[in-house]
Amino acid sequence: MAKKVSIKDIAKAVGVSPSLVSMVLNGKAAQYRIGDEVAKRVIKTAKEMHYAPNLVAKNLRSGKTQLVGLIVTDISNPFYSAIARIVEDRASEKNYTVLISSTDENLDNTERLVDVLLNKGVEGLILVPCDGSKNLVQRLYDSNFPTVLLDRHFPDIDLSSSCLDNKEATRFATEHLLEQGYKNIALIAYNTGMQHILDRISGYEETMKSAGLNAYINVEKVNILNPKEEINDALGKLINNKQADAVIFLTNMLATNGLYCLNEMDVKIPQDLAIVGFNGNDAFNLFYSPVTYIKQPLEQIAKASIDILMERIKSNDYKSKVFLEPELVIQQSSLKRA
Amino acid sequence: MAKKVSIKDIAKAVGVSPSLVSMVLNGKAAQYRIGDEVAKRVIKTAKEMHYAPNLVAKNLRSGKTQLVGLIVTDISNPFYSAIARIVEDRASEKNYTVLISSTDENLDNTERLVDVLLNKGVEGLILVPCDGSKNLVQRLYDSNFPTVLLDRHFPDIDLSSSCLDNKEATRFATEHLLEQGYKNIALIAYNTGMQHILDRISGYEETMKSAGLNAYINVEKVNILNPKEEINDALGKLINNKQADAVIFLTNMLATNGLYCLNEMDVKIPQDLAIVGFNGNDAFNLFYSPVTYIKQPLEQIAKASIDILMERIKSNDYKSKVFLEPELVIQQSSLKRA
DNA sequence: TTATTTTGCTAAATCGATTCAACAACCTAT
DNA sequence: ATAGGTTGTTGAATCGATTTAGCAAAATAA
Repeated sequence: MAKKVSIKDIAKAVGVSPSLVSMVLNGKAAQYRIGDEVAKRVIKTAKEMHYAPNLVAKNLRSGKTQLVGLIVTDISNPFYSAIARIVEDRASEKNYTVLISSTDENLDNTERLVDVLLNKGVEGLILVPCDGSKNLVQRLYDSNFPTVLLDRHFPDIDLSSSCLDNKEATRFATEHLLEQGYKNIALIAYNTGMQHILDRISGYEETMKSAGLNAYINVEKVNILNPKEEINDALGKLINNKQADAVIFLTNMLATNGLYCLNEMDVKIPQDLAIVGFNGNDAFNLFYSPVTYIKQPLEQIAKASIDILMERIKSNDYKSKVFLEPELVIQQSSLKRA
Repeated sequence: MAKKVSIKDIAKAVGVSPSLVSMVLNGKAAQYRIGDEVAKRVIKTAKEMHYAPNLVAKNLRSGKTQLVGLIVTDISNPFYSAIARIVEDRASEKNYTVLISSTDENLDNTERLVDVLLNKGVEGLILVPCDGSKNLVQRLYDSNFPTVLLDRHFPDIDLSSSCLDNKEATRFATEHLLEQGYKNIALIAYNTGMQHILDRISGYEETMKSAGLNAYINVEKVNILNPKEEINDALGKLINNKQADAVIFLTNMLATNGLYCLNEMDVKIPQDLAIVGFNGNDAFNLFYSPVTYIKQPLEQIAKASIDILMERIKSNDYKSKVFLEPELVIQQSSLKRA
């Protein structure tokens, strides 16, 4: 923690040239035919002087920064922070450092952050694209910059991605509710064009249709920026008109806020309404009627994203779109009514 | 996003020397008496060629990295990810980038991560010190490296820190429970020597003593690494022996796990037992008997940590230990029994 | 012995940007 | 006309590490 020791200092101390020191310390003594005697002295001295290479200089020389960017919508969202943890662990195993940024679902922020990170010299990017970012993603694709989309993807852009199989997710949930005898199953979704939400909606719709049931009227879409009030309205409508006997919430945030609303309305779960949430949390489990939810394979999604990125950084033409399988964790909130 | 344009490329394009380009692009045209004409052409060309400076080179030259480290116990813990978000936002306003790492409460990891981050050239460190890290912190202090402790501090090391006023926190909670008529108030704590836990314990003990009540026998300490089972045992003991009519959990994790246990034991809150938790979350609010909790001023704590660090990086002798005020959010779980 | 190869090491160039010293060219004063 | 000052620009050094070309000295071959 004192002033930094450089390769020159070691060279001076040992009485050799800086080049030789560099060669030895990079384990290339044999390759450059350095005498065993000298090599040993260099290593010993380096240790004694607590030498640590200046990574900035190393990076400048090599043109590599050992940096990757992770752009999520909000790192304080437990879903993304859990992913960040895994990505970070895995990246650091490979000697990479992760720069994390949050976009707040805002396109301008996203564009800015991509620029900032590229400027910082990241060698690759893991990106949760926000609504309206298709152009940006297309540009990223065109530029051939190593990029992996996380959690969300664009079906007609052939960029690597690591996402949940979203159709499957709501298919599982819908089938389960149908099995439990529910027929008027509603959906609380975001009012967005983002593919992952659209997929979740179609997983539901397709399942309803194959069961010969009408799905369409029951999809309630909520503004992504001011959801609380609108969730309340949507649920009120579904309850009061007795339109629905079950509701699937398409995100964790929608479900959690939904629970607050349902409590306030004094709706009994599952007697008055069965519910299925998205992404488990303690609140779901500790709710008086523990909430059935669609569980994302968090670890797999995170690992795939960073592994794909690492592979892509190594070989220019590597590409992989993966869709991981959800799991339905069945608890009381969606069970058959007594 | 194409191959990088360097200052040399611009120099060549304009027909001047790289030095001149550098001077102009750093806004030092006047200082170095560069001709207006040329300066304008340089700026125009730089824009046209989409010049972006190579930050690695800049950093090497300046010796500054514009990097700070944030070492927490676990970035996937919502408390720390919320803090990370705020620190990150604030740092990036000042053109700093935050490198985040997780120690898992492990000393070896902490030592390693400090080394890694120093190696990467961070200009300062925000650190959540784990149990047993006093030596490390002392070394950091002695080295005079810009460091701010977060969430936890050492009373006899005069290093900057940003923490909750932990004594006050449990004082509030204990006083509240006493007011509500509870007398046998127990504590579920970690079995640790860390100051923040000790402070929380003494806030409780002091309050109990001034009320003329015996506190000591009711502090149950749980192993930090395997808490679930031990929480269960501790609560079982307190309930079965009718030792306690109220429990304060000293961390969010203890409280959340406590709720699971109490549910399993079919203990009614607050009829059988009043409870107070630490750090709110949705589970507390959605619990059938919404949980009273000690709320930390997250934003203030986070802001103080990064602000202090920035100030310290600027001026070598700056130092500040702050203790932020907690707030007690009173809900049903701690109210007087009917 | 002379020629050739091997061994062990160093000097110099490089990565991209910054900054200081230096130097023309021109202008002004005496 | 000579000295001194201004203006506008460039070359070289530097940050710390890596790598290539090259050069002595020693070892081997002819």
